Amino acid sequence: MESDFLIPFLKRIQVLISEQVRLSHLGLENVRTTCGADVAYRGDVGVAVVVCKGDEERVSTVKGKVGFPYIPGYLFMREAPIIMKALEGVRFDLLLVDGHGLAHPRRSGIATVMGVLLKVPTIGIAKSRLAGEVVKEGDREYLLLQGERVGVKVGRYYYSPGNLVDLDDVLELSGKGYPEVLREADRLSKKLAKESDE
DNA sequence: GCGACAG
DNA sequence: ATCTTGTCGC
Repeated sequence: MESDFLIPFLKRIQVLISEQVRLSHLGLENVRTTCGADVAYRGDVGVAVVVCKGDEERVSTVKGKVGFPYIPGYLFMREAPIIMKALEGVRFDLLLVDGHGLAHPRRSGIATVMGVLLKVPTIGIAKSRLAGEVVKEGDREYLLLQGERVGVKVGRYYYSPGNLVDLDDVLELSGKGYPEVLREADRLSKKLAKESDE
């Protein structure tokens, strides 16, 4: 499909990024504004939507041709560019991304990549598993990767730290149900993608 | 080689 | 993710 040198190259970028992650405690009580980002498609045209709630409420949208295919493990190459464009000028304390954070083969999911590149707190929330094993511990299910807890599964969703947050922040967020900002970003992006050619 | 595989 | 109607079930 792709060249034989692109994937190895991207792998190195991911390893480098994962080494820059800081798992510090954010404390959701200090979060004034939370944003959720998602992307919907119409062929090769993507529509990125960022929905923010809290002190600063706003919606940002960017539509454009996406020049990279979806390759498991490399989602950031397809969606991070257009999402980051939609984030320009947007202020927030926490960014929620549709996809994984540390729960990735190289601890470098899209939430982690964006968190490190933008130097902002991020948490990844995915609808299915990519890496790690689900292990029950008491009343909850954790995602274990290389013997380390890299996330938690609540209902059909997987939550994992992206950057500048810790597992406690993720556990607290996961206990509040699927984030409204993500639900709205998902709904609006799909709506705009569908209308983009009708 | 075989199975797995975010959106 | 997207292509797609109705239908089974809580």
